[in-house]
Amino acid sequence: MPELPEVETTLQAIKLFENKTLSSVKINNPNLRWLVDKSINKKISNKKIVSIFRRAKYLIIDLCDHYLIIHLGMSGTLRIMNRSDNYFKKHDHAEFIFKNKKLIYNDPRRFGSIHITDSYKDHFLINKLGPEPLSREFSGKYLYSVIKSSNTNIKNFIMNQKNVVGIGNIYASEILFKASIKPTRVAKSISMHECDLIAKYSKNILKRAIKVGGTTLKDFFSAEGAQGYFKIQLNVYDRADQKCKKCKGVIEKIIQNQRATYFCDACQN
DNA sequence: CTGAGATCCTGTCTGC
DNA sequence: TGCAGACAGGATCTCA
Repeated sequence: MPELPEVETTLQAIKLFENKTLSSVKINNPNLRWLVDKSINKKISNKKIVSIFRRAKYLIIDLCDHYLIIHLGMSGTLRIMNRSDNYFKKHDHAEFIFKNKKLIYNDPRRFGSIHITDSYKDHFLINKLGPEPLSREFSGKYLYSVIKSSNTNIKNFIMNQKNVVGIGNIYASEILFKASIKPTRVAKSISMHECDLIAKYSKNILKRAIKVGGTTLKDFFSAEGAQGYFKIQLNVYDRADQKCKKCKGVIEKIIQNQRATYFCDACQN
């Protein structure tokens, strides 16, 4: 489901569990993308949460001597409930229970995962990730240095989490539209100036999306279930055959690496 | 090593 | 309305 802004929005909502003690963990269905460690409850129940943060699209919960890593996959959500609430939704696979509240992991497609580890930085999901798009490290200069040796198309390149994290299928199309770069271009043909544009608009678009509550998604809701979240204005994604907002062109939809790509053939070069 | 395609899974929407 | 088929926000894996 979520790209970086949606994960960031979820993070902000669940930060209220910082400095709280996790009473217990209940796994209703361990068959996620990876099997959930059977000893998870033993390892982290009655532990105090030191901090909660985000790396790429992963939420990381620091429990002092263990880290909980949560990925929402394509369809995962977290929601906060009162501990006494006893209604369930289909696909509520895990429950993190606190004194007064509980945090529920729901994921229909089960492409997400929950891991427990001693050292998150060494974890196989984390240790090969590229730079954060909103960090100083992610610049046109950095991009240009890694892009030169890549023969894949530029859209696939910026979605590859080894090159830069957090950019998913929606924002990849949006970023390339803003940068006026055709998504089918071979990565190594991208110029230094174009790398600057990609870096600039990645930051710009992701920041704006975070500001409005991080939702491009039809079924995305904040962990508090709060209303009033605005949809970010999409320029190309899901706008096939509609008018380009920049020029008089028409938005096209193509399939790249089995994913839908949207772009304007007239103003993206 | 790289890059392309298949794959995991359920829900929703479209067209016949 | 029923049902088959396409498609969906991710990312790993398998194979050439």
